[in-house]
Amino acid sequence: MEAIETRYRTHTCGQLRKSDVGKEIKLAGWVHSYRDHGGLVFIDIRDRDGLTQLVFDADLCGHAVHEESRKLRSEWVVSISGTVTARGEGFENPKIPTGQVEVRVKTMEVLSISPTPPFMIDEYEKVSEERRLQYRFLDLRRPQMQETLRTRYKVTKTIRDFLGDLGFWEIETPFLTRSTPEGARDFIVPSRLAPGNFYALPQSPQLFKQLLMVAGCDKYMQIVRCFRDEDPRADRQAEFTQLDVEMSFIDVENITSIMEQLVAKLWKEILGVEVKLPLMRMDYDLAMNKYGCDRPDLRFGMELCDITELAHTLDFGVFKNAPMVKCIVVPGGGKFSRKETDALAEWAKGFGAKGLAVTKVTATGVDTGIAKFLAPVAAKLIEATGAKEGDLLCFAADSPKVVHKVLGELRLKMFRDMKIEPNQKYAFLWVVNFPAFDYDEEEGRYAATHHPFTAPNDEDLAKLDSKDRATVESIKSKAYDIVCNGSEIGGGSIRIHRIDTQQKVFAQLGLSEEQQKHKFGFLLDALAYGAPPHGGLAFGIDRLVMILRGISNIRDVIAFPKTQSGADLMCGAPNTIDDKQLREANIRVAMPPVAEKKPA
RNA sequence: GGGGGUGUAGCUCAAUUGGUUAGAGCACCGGACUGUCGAUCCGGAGGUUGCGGGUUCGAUCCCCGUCGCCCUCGCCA
Repeated sequence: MEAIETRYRTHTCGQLRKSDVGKEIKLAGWVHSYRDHGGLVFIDIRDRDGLTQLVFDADLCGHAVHEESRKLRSEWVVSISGTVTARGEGFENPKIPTGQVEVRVKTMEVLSISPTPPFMIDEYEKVSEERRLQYRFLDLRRPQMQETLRTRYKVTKTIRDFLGDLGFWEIETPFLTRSTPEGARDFIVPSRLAPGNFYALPQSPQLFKQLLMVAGCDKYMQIVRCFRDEDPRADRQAEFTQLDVEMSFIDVENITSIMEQLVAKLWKEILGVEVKLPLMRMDYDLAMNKYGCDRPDLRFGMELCDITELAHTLDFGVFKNAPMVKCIVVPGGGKFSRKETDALAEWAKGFGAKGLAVTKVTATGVDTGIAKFLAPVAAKLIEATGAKEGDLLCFAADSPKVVHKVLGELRLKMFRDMKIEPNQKYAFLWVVNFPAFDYDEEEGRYAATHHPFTAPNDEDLAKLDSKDRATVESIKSKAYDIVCNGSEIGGGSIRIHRIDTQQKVFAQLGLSEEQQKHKFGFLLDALAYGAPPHGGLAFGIDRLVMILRGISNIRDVIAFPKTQSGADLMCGAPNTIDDKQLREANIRVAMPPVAEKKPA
């Protein structure tokens, strides 16, 4: 970073090199550390660019400044003037880029003082996250956090440059918008001017970007905050940032091609890594069958093996009565103790399984666990799965949904627990041809797999009128997700641009004409007035930055994140508001009833 | 809403089966020191063991409740 010259500084604290020796300069920054040798005082001064060692010697700066330098403490803010000097031989510090020089101070101005900080701004010090979040303004001074903020800016800058060059316009869409009860829970905002009415914060600008296509904007992008009132997770936050993109007159291959070029550019610019294009396209059905998951991690094998037919030949109730039986081979899993495999079964129950059947592969067949039931097909089983001596076979027998969930999760757990060596650092792919509809057993109706505006595949359009469950569930859609290392980093679809198709999809979702008009009337109006074929996608910027920085916690890539209970520990949000504000918003608070205490 | 983990000095952690005055490193305060750079040396101060209750002669430790934080299931078109 080049400093912009001001009354406080001519250079930054990471800038000076041997070529600057002899210059009279000014630096400003925070006192990072001090080493007081009595007659000679060393101060490391820090700004976001780096560290520079200052030397206070009474012979050069006079007694007053020398005495003042001995009073400096951590995180005070100072501006100094002095001379850049080469460090003597053996006194260089190879750990920092400015380590070949130091600044012999002549004058100093203390700009701010600080109490002893609750933790040191130091890469060595481990601090609890609670404390970091409480003092986020100090935490963000730490080099790792500054590096993440810098990466995050580089990501958005690269995106804007890339898409801008291709003719995309960045267009803002409203935050105060209409609640659409589909999907996640909305954050709501009371309307003062319309008592009893509410805005909702957008879960994404989905409908607005489609309207922009109808409006003839052709190519739209926006880096935009989205809001979903659901429980946070390690990779989920109530407010998060998306790159939102939409284009007119395109089909699936056009948008995925442009977007994977963008991804390759990001990896090149930020990591210097070449991503080989085009990325693999994998059908949703294949992903589910082989990996039990619609965002497979392709950095390792351990694929799911379908043994339903083989299993049904056995006289083993658990297998015989299950609609689907699959297994995975855990390499080297034969060393697991009974206790460990029992623990795995217990863990599997957390995903809806009744348990987890296992057996160990030996030189002659299978042993332990459910080996005695498998005996008649042991040879065929080992051949089908490719298992070797010393491996562990894990079986799930249940509905396809449960089988895939359990084995998909088990696959990931074994990758982590067994520390399996990944076959590549970044495994990208597109997952395509998602089913259009998902039957919700509880609600007794279909839900859109992606969202209700996703275009069905051309060859499936005729099936939209069907009432036959198998037919409807066989409809595939022009939706696509981009996945990296098992994390969904983006997703989108070609949208429906014909009003008749949109109405048919709404009808399959169980929306009456009246409900359609009430909830999405403005979209149907827009589609009636000449909508171009269009489609787009959204990237999760937070998750992108997580992968690019190798960070596993979303809070570490957000400047001011919230805790798992939705609190901002620094500013104290959310908080109560006073009666006047409530009255103006026409809100009366009704606290939830207190749960009855259990008798002691 | 459910399951699991966790909370002790400013920070990170320890404390035997429930038993003396709850310790250590770093940070902090005072002093010494002209080549340190995670400085060193000498000395010092620092505790509502998250909070409330219970059992006990005695609780950081056991029990009940409660709060914060983390992971997770549900949820996240």
